[in-house]
Amino acid sequence: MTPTAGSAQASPSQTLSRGIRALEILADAQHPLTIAELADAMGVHRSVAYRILRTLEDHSLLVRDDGGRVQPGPGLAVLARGVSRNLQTAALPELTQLANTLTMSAFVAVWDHEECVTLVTVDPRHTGATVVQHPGSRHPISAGAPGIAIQSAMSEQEWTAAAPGIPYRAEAAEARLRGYAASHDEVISGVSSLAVPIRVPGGRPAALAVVYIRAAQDPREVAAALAAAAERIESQLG
Amino acid sequence: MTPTAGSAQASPSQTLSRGIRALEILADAQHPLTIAELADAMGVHRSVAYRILRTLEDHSLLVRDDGGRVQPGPGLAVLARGVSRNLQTAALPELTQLANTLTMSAFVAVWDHEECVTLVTVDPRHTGATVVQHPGSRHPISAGAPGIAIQSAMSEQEWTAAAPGIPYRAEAAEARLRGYAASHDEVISGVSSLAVPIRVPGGRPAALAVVYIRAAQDPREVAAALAAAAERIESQLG
DNA sequence: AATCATCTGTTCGATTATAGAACACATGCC
DNA sequence: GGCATGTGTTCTATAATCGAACAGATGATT
Repeated sequence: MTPTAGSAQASPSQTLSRGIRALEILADAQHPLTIAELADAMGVHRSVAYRILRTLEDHSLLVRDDGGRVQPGPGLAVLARGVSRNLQTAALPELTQLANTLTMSAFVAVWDHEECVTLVTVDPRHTGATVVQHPGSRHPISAGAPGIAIQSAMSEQEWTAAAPGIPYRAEAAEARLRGYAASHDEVISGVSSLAVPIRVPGGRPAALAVVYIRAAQDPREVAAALAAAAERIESQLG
Repeated sequence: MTPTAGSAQASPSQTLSRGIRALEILADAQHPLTIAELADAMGVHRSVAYRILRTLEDHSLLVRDDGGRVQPGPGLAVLARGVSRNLQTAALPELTQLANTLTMSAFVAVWDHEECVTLVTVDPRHTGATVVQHPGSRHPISAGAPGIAIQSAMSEQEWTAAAPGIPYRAEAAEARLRGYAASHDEVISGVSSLAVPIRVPGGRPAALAVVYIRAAQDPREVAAALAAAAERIESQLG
């Protein structure tokens, strides 16, 4: 019997892994699920899902609506607050400064397996129809300027050693020489992005980036502002 | 401390409960922890903590820095994104409107056991020294206008039935008649708050609130704006 | 109105995942 | 060199977990 179908990684702790999968399924679901639906999505017996569910409910990681359906709970917000709390305090002022002076949405995203996870975001003040990138949103590491910037912090050898199976983008070498990465229409159609690598607590490669519809400034100037902000954030993080 | 100490609720699933406790400890810790420290805080053997830790690491719920120390990971941000994603889209515009017209920080907080958990926040545009209330932050349900507003949505009987052991504040009855709750210096010294009850997805009682240092407007006008915004948010949520 | 269908919640014995000790290895300090 | 600290691995008895079977609740169907 295969504990986890699909990816062949056997987690050391089965029960815990199942509980986390339940949370992942709930987070991906756009609407509350019945216990039976959740159990089916997890591929386990209903009673197993039920016991796991109760435990998660005890910790407020999920809540149940009137119909008994299940959805993510406020405890997750509490746990997520611990993610780079230092980063928030250090990066928020700089992100606000960037967003307002450039009139672009600014954010920090970190590398996570095959994806890029946004952690902190700031939208510009005069928010007409600006691009919003909420914390917790993801996109493939292979797409977009942040991913290229993260790759550009390593050589091709380091990358293939750290991320076997994920191809090293040619733009990364270019970005390394130039100092910043750029992308157009990669993650969201019609949206462009500029990014520079940044080191954040935890040691995971990350990127500081802005997104925009139409560029009003010279990309080199924008990149210079990004690089300066990244340096200030890093120095404040120690 | 043993899991059964303090609150006498034995979680149905031990391993999962321990894993969550590990995350809670990490979220509360202000700095990365060694595995030994984490095991000590959890009250379990190091090898147990190690196995749990590895599983959490597989799901990116925690990451380890160069020294092997442990801290919350980006996966938590991904999971937390699922918490009231609908609420975000419905409430953010209204919160922004409130924050900018009133020049106060606006937020939505939900009732969770003995606490009030902030989920969505918006700071006013002209952010001089405004009060920031980040998502995921908590305060006791017994303190502050949001807690009073949540209590004011129920009668005293309903409250004592739903929250045995937590006293029903006299201000709640008053707030119920008046339509809004107010507090001064309760959660943060020097900070006042106004709040109205609001119903959010998941069925948990919640509050829509603003915080401020000095009031420039009549509290009744502010409360009216809050009530109108709450109604619009609720109607958009369906 | 009665029946059926669907889902939640509980109980219990067999099984198996887990607990925790003991050990091997790496690193920094005296 | 030796000691201290901490990480990572292996192994077996134990106890937590699995999953079936059952009971109760709720709502749809004929």
